[in-house]
Amino acid sequence: MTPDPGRRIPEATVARLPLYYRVLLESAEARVSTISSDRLAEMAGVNAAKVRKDLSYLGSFGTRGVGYDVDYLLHEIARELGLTQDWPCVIVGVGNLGAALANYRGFGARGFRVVALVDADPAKVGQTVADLRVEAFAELGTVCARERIAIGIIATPAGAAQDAADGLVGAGVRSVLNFASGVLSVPDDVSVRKVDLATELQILGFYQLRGANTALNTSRPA
Amino acid sequence: MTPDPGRRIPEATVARLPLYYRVLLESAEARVSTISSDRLAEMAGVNAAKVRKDLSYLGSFGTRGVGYDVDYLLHEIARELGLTQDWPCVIVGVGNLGAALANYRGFGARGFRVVALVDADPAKVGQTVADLRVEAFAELGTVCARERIAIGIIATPAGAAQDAADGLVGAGVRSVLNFASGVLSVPDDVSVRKVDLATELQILGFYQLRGANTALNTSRPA
DNA sequence: CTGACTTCGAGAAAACGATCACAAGCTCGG
DNA sequence: CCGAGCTTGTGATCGTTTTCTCGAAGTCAG
Repeated sequence: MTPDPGRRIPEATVARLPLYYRVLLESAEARVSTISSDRLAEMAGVNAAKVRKDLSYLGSFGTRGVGYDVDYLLHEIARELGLTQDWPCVIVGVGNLGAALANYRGFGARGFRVVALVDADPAKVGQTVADLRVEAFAELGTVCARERIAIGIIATPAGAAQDAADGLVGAGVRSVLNFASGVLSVPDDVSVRKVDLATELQILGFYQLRGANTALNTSRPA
Repeated sequence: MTPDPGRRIPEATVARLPLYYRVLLESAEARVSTISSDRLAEMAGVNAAKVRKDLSYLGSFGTRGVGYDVDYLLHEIARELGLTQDWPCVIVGVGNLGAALANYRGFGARGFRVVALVDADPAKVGQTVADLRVEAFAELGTVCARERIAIGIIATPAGAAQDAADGLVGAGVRSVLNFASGVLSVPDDVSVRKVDLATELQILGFYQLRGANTALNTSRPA
């Protein structure tokens, strides 16, 4: 047992931390200073025991008989998720989706800022989208180094996604968010998360055929 | 319609079916007529035992010593996911994201067609986006009935998401794909899947802080 | 037809995650 | 200071998912 230093947090818990964070933000804005696991669970749409178990992986932040201090908990979760830091992002592929992502407000909400755009289409290079100049895909390495890119966002057509991923990995990027369909192959030390519209719709299709219901959560581990 | 008698398919498996479907489509296009669980697993980025277990929930479609017939398997998965049917979708909220989704090709890939757009902003109503006329949010009920909407896609700001959901549910829609952040509350018989950029980035942030890696899959049950 | 080889299907075990249940620890009124 | 009333933190339990393993069932060369 490694109680403190090697504190391993289960994937399922990590996937829920952003949810708790959002709920706590709402509470903080409503001038709530203390919140119970019960209330937090209700607002997050999960079960209270799960909330307590999840938070206990971060440490013992609650006060028995009282609940959790909202501000303190916010701070702790933010620290755990790295929201206290700045993560410069690059979007690869400035089509419909890429442009929409670049313009998306509340995106850079906490620490995540889109600082560069890259596209393989020479016609797009030089254009300005969301106050950023689109640069050539060939410059990806240079751009990543210059901007100290931490996260690459792939918004290319499916066919170009692997090239995009290879470029990012080659440029030293170790976290990738992939909006293109299809599977990316990357080295073991690179994290990839996939967001796929078609997949989600197909899952809905399955449950629509049956009578059942799905959970409210899409933040699944893998 | 009776989906099938006792066969219950685990959520985790359902979430992977779209992945297998895509991989099989690629194989079919490459004129591959038969595929082993090993090869399929490699292409999908999962483990072979998992592939076999998953497919076994659908039935015994493989041939020992040979593998699976690509076309047959495609057909069976398509049937299970309801891809053989037509699912008319409405997008609620035609901002940056909503418009990008409406224009997204390969979206309506198999059976999922965006047939209506709705927005609460009077200035947007009447505009044409992706060959569709934007209609008033107040007309949502009428629109859903007229177009026999099966799936509602919420692309509104966070503050309007619950209203959008209520409107959809009130109009009889039982499957919702939510791009807005925050938790939706809906009746038990309604399926909701959430796609949240901020959540995904925050999860990447967590693993970036540590040295670890995440799985390639984002299609998590709940 | 036979034997070597391949691959599926499924039972069993292991890992993981969700939930239960309750002792421990806190606050507050009197 | 004490006892009643909350709420956390966590060991125990249960269900789900993943992985392991191997017999069964097929192909194919000769």
